[in-house]
Amino acid sequence: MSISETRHNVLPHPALLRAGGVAPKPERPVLRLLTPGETIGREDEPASRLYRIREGCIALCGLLPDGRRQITDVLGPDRSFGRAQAGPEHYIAQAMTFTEVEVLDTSTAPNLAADAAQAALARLRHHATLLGRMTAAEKTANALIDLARQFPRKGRSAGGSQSFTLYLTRADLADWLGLTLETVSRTLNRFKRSGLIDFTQAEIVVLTNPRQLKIMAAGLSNPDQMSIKESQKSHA
Amino acid sequence: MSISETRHNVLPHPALLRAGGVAPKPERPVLRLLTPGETIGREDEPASRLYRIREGCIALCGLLPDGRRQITDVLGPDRSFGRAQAGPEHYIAQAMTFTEVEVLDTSTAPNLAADAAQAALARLRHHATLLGRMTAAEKTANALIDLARQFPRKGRSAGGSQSFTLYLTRADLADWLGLTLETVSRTLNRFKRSGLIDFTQAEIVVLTNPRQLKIMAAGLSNPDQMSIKESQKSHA
DNA sequence: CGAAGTTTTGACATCGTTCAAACAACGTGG
DNA sequence: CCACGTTGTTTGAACGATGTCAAAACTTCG
Repeated sequence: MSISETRHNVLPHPALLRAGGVAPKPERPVLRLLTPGETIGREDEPASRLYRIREGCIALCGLLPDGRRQITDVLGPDRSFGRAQAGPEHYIAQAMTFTEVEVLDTSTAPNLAADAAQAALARLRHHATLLGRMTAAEKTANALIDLARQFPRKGRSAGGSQSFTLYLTRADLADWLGLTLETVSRTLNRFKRSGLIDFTQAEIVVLTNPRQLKIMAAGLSNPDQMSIKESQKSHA
Repeated sequence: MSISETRHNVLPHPALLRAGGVAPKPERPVLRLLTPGETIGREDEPASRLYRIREGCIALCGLLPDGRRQITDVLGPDRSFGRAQAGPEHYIAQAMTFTEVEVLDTSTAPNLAADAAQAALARLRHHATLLGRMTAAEKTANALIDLARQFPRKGRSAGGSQSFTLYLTRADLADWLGLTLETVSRTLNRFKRSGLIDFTQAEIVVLTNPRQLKIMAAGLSNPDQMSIKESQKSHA
């Protein structure tokens, strides 16, 4: 439940892999490179500021005074976010891997700001429904589908299966889904045993049965096959 | 968990209490009167539409295909909301009592729309943290404080106590807080026994100790005094 | 009074948490 | 190359906060 550090066995920063370690500037957008765990968009920055992710992964976190953390959204490439106006909690945006963001301003991109706000609202509403009314399995299925769409790996979608890069640790997933990291681990392995997903390395997950996963994510699955308890078969 | 009807022992519509049952039109805003349970802002309305509550109470609800309901926000007078852009769920705005809303348009009130979106985002982020990371007691304390601020009753704030009109049923509160109606009832009565709140009629609640309630809402209380289990005193 | 809706309360079940330990992957320094 | 520390993951056992089921007590209204 407490603040977890980001994965340490990190990948090299993609931007550094480019020519000479210098990021290219196509037009002349203001860019900013974040290392895993680094935060951005704090209260001391201008309220009109807006960020767009070019590469990497950002989590928006709410922090309770006693250390409990709630990740309210996970953003991948092309998603935008603004400076959070403070509520009761402390809010931060944290990089989950080496991340490159474009720094914009509401005044220079008014439409983008409005669209970003609308999109954020729609996602947040869905996430609230997930947090308040879904089981661990349903939550996990939703997370997998969302992440697969945001962080797809090319060339790996044969036979209806998709694969994606998982930048989040089990603890991060737990803080996103309102679960504990143990429950996330158990649910994920349960899915694996059921043939819904597959993973060997920590960073790469394959959705082997996205169809069933989507049914589960929508809350349409048989509750029996979803509980955490290992199915101690009741022999009919 | 399923869709509940709104309270039936309803109050007379405030607007109808005014001269001759005709609502006055100070400037000439477009008004709309809603009866309890009535919905507004569905997908068939223009996306640019915006509503502002003048009197009453509106709940924004997300519905899962199997009937599970998540109320994502509860709005009182002066709060605004727009048409929800559809996500995976079905979204509706539902009146919790006789409610009067002002019908606006994004184009005629651009600032209001942006402000409403920002406010909605901030509240929703906080609510996500509540749903994902708070106990039943913490959730309930937050709800009471929020409702007391939005639906205050005049003349009743002696000795640091406030009172408010509760338009929501236990089932509504449960769907807002991600709990069951039984848990809400137990928690509320526990607060009552602890001297934190008081209520006799269903519609009127008094915060007799808002200070302690706020501490609890922030998650700073001793977990011991918060569990649902009736405190079967461990005699020191 | 009877009907309908709502709230309260009790007994019990269970999903998810908590606590604990082992395992795995990776980087570092000797 | 290997022991070791660190971080993350998996798994088991037991517990407990909350859910589920059921019934009684209220409240309001016709």
